[in-house]
Amino acid sequence: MSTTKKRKNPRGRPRTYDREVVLDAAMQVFCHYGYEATSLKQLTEAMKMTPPSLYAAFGDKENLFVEVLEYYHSLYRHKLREIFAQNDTQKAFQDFFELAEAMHTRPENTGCLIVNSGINAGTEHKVVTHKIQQLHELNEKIIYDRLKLGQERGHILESTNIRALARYINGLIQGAAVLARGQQTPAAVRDMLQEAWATLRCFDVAT
Amino acid sequence: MSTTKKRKNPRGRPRTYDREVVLDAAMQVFCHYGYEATSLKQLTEAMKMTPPSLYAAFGDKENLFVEVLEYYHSLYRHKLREIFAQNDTQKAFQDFFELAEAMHTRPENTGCLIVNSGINAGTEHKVVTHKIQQLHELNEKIIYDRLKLGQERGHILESTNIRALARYINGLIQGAAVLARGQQTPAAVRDMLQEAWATLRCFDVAT
DNA sequence: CTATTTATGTAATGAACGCTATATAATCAA
DNA sequence: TTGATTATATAGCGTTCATTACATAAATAG
Repeated sequence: MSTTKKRKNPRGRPRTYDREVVLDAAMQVFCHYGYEATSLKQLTEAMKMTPPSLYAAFGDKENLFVEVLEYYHSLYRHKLREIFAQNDTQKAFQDFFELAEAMHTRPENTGCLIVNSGINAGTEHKVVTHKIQQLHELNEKIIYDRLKLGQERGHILESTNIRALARYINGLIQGAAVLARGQQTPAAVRDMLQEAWATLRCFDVAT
Repeated sequence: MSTTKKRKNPRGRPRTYDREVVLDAAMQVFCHYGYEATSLKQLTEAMKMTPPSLYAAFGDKENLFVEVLEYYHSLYRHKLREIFAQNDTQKAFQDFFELAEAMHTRPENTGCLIVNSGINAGTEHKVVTHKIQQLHELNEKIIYDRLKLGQERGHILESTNIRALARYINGLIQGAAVLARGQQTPAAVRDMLQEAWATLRCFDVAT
């Protein structure tokens, strides 16, 4: 057990930044410009750190990006956990679709980091590729687990193939992100997601 | 009318490359690495052109990418035109879904250029942003037009909101591209698209 | 206080980037 | 053959890239 304990009073000069704050700043830059197109200059300015501090804290650009991906997804999972915690399965997924809609139509939201900045970061960066693959699978799993629970509770038709359904829902959300990124109108994204929601027939169990 | 006529015997030294061949080569590189991550060195090597020839022919990297986007989408439209030409509307869309599946599961196919390489090219390149926006809208329109035709022929329920349906189908395909790019298994992509196809209820008119 | 440890700030590194100046080669018009 | 025109080839332009040496500052431990 290599428990990485945090000392209350570490030896040297204390850092002047908060790790979460600078990760958040980096996330926004990466999300806007993409992995490749984001320069260290942009990052150091947004994070208000000098290059040596950045490299001491995160290793290099690639590793920083991986940590940003993890941070982003942990924020996303936190919201999802609340939504999926409610008993009503149909309401849970309705809220989930609404979250997706909000993420990709409201101007103050920057869309999905993984789609926006990750889609091409991978090809030559194995660590990034692997992380993105992981997050996609995790996303599918979270959806699957909630569907499974709903099915066990009798909220979802027994006949439903929930594995395929989870993959479908997961893919849908990625598609909405692409449309939003491709400058499609909020109405187009809304239409797409609402149409998807309307065609979902798995909840026709007892209504 | 400035009709750009092609002279049979142009004045100067003849070019040694075929425009379509080099566009195809550039397309593959852009599709694999993305716009930002593709270097001029990679392009000149793949296209077998020296930098001055490339710049004389295409202007600059940004404009080359726009022409590659147009070339890619014209190839895609050509396949789509054949598929959508058949009378049976349901069969047309089934083939369309199968085309999408093939594009994102077969290893010899490189996926969707617009999603793969375009998603982040835009933010700082207005011309590229605009072109990608255009192609997304065109894609939606092509799907819409075929749905409209099907509805007029009585193949699709009168009650169907075909505008929303077109946006939904268009978004779906983009989502499949993201999954494929995110190293998801072909089975996951297949599941997603087949589930989407299975839940489509608009064809329940006379079967 | 001194030594040790850790973080910061300045400035610069070699490499790669997109792009082009210049010279040469190959065609047509006269 | 000469001149005009267009494409190719070499070589290198200035800039920016991610990254790091080096010196300094700020904390704790003894």
